[in-house]
Amino acid sequence: MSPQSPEKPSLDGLEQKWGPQWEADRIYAFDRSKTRDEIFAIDTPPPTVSGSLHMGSVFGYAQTDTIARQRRMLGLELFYPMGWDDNGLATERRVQNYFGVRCDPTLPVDPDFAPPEKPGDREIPIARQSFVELCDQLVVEDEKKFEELWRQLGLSVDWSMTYTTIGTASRRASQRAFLRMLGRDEAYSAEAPTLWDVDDRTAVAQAELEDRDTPGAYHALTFHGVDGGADIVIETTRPELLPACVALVAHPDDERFRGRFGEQVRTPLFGVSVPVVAHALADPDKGSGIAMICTFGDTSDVVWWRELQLPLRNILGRDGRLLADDPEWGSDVDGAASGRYAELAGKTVKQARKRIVELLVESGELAGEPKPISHPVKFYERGSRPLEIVTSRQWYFRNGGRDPELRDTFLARGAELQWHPRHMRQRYDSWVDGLNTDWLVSRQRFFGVPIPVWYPLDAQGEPRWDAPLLPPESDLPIDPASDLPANYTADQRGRAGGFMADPDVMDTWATSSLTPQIATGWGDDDDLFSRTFPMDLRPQGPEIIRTWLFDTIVRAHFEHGTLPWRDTAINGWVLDPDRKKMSKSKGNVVTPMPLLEKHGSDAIRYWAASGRPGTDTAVDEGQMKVGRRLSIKLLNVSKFVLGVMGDAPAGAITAPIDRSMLTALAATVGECTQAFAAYDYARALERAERFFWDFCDDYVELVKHRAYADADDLDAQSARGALGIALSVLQRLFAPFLVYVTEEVWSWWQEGSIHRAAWPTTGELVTDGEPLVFVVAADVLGAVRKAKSEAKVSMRTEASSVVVVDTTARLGALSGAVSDVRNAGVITDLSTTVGDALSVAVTLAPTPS
RNA sequence: GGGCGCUUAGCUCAGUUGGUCAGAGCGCUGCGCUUACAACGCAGUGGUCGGGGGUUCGAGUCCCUCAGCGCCCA
Repeated sequence: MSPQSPEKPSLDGLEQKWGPQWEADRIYAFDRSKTRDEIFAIDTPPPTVSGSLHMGSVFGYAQTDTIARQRRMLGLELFYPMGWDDNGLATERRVQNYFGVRCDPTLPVDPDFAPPEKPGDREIPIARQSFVELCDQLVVEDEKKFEELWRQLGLSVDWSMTYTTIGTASRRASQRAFLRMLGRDEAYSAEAPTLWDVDDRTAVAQAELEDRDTPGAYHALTFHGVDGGADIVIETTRPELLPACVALVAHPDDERFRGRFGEQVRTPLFGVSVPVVAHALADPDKGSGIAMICTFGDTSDVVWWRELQLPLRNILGRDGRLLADDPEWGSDVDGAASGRYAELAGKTVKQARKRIVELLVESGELAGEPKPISHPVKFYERGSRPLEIVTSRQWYFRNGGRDPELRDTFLARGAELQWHPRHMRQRYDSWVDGLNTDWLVSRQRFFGVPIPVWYPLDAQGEPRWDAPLLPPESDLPIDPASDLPANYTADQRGRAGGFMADPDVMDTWATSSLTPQIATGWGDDDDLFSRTFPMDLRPQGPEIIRTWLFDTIVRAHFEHGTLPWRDTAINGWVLDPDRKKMSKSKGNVVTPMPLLEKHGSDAIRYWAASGRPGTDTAVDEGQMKVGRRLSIKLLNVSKFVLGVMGDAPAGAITAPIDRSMLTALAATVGECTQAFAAYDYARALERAERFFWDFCDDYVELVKHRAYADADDLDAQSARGALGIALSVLQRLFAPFLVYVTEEVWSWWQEGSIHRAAWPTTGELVTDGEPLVFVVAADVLGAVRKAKSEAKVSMRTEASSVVVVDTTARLGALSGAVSDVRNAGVITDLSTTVGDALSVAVTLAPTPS
């Protein structure tokens, strides 16, 4: 085909021109007739659908896409679907804020309900079904916007394979995996103390915790000795939990309390008798060295309670308020306890603390003033109030948190996975090492995958937790709240002798940890599954190694006995332009669309691909401008080369400098290929770019004159041949990065999409050229330019005489390019002298003034 | 408290296995409209490679130590 380049090439409009074209030509469509070894399968992280994507997502996804595109050009068939993580609390919160509503599952459905135009001051309580409908409605809109952004960014995913984590296939897979784990005893339910978010009213898992330094105060409380024992003063930051106190605890080696272990003391205000016990977890340096154990103030309390087999004295409800009814006080109360407690019942933790401190002051049992401190307190990572601990029935998946052998198994799985960069594995190991509970997967929420079980109710109407009723896999997905267990009728729901549904949904991670299975059609499409699972690559951010990556390994290990993928590529953080970590709370989040519009998609991709694997990178418009400039340069040099080539014949590549340049390019191709194989897209880009500028600045300038010569001139044919090959290779080297501009320049002279063209190989180049020819010619040309620049004259100024001093070898190389150098430097007389190192003496012709 | 990563030109960063490795881009300065490119090109300026010690013929590159920054875990 005869080259056709536009008169004035431009980057404007390339996204609108090529995006639809790719879609129409199905350039990125997955061909499912391929076999496993011909396929490269990427487990793309489904972004959380909660309003907007930020530059961090753009960064990581663009990097992954460069790898995907390079693999595709290598001839692999890409299995590269996109998913949306729309199930879960993030969506519920967005719906609450967006519509100004709140889910109240006790309400009946109002068929006339319509959400307000604008959220009002007070959230409107609505039925569960209406709430879920709003969730379904909003995520569809959000997902549309997300897809638009990804398309504009030029991600080469096959959009026909998109899945969502709340979708039917996901619910089916999630419930099927749950039932199978239950059958293998990898899932279980238990009544246990659980970290609890009082605002969202749901249990939370270890992976969702974060410690925050929080102001508090030590309150010194006086406990009274009995049978003549001395008083003991303890210090606590949570005096409101005094009614839940079940013991005092000190370190077994602590001399101060050694004699008191086993003794009983009476609590202040309530007069409840509790023992003094010893446990190594008690810190002698904290407070007064002795602490009260309450059920439950923190996770230490849970450990003490369990290991020392203490009684349960619950006072905290799921709403974060003190329970209406008295706890079990034990046997020997003086009668005051109940009366005191009545005053506190129903108060929030904060209110109760205030009141109990007042009471302690009145009774004289508060020793001294409270001492303000700052200490780490556990929060739900999305929460605003400290977590409490309540006792409740929850579902767990085993993950090694309570089983050292299983933990070792998962450490071994982590070692089996190929990490890029390698050191990211440390984060996995330290997380698995630090696990101390199984994975809590049930959530007392609404928009999620329901736990697919029912429980029979006994004659008293009490559920039989140990004998859940299970649906057959062929019925999945089910909603136990509306579907029926086998052999029961609808009117038996909630009745003694009947059944009840498990009220909970699964945590989002319990479903999104199955994305390799969901995307590959596990259980639904055996043929697809056999061609794509286990997958090749999991790209993702560093912050979700402990959750998503680990959880996914757990699920694949249990269900398939394999890793879910062979490699993982962990991207870095995106920092704001001032190199601060971006976060919504700081308000320094940069939104991508304006930058995409301003600099163009290729420029944004260039910026992202400049960030090395696993390395934190700042949003840098300067870098985006560099990418844009590179794109423009590619347009211009393509136009030039194609213009020179025209319809003139390109012949055998014989000129030494032409062979030299192509040999250097072959080395670059080798480096780029190797870098990509190691998932180092950034190095590949850097190497290609470095060669490209040398090519433009030096090679093209050097051979320009020769290439314009007559059609039948053999030297001209050599130059045109080399230019054509180099251009083709360079366009393809940049194709994974600058997806729009490379497609544009490719279309000027080639058939088909560059994104389905073959990745360049050294085999199509020249590898036996003399590398020095191009190098020395460029050095001499540079020296001449420098002389002209220093003389402040135009580059067209004639150099009447140039004397090059250099080594024999380098001068020998130069002899193969003398006429090109003379033409490019406008040199009349070029002579050489052998010497130790390069020096160039330039005599300029007088400039006419 | 433990672990990991980082500290190279004013700024952002490259520097595989120790031997032209002291680099690139941006910025800044100068020159230039040359048959691809003036929202551009060419050229120049610029650093005792965080401090100290050690191994070596030779160390941004390996070891030790100190300091600062970031992240993860407790």
